[in-house]
Amino acid sequence: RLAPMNHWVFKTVPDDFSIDVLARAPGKKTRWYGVRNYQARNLLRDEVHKGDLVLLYHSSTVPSGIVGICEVVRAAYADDSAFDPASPYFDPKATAADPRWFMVEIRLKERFARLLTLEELRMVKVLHDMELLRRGSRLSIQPVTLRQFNAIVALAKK
DNA sequence: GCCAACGTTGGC
DNA sequence: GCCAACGTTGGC
Repeated sequence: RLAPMNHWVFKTVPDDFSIDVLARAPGKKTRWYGVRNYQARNLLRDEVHKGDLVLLYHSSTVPSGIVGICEVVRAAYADDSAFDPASPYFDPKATAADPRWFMVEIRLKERFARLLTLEELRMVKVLHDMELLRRGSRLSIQPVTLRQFNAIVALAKK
């Protein structure tokens, strides 16, 4: 692929899915499914490419923060949890012909030695306009610039 | 548990 | 297509 690599934040509530689950998975690889917001869906389906790098964020924890880096190993394909009536992500309007929701596969690349809290991220000037730090930010798939990504990786090493 | 900020739903 | 009501998210 000739297009430059994209960078992302993926948010997850660790009670539902956490970096620990990813770390224990075969090949440290899992499907990233259950996105049920159209804006996030569109990013996942159209903009998240194989080879992109992802900052994994744990939300609804005290404190919340970024816990590591993943790599996208498979681009978007039908999220079949939408077809399963027993799944909390079931959507009766999703069909094989028109899946409506999509998932990708990610692999854990690096688990940070420590969690980077929102408070700490807010103190970094380069990160001031990050979507994650915006008041009322809820989008579960967020684009990140290379500058922001690099600043966060550098912060994790400190 | 509170509550602000969203997103979605559905009557009209 | 408007918009009020409702449901969900998520930091605190």
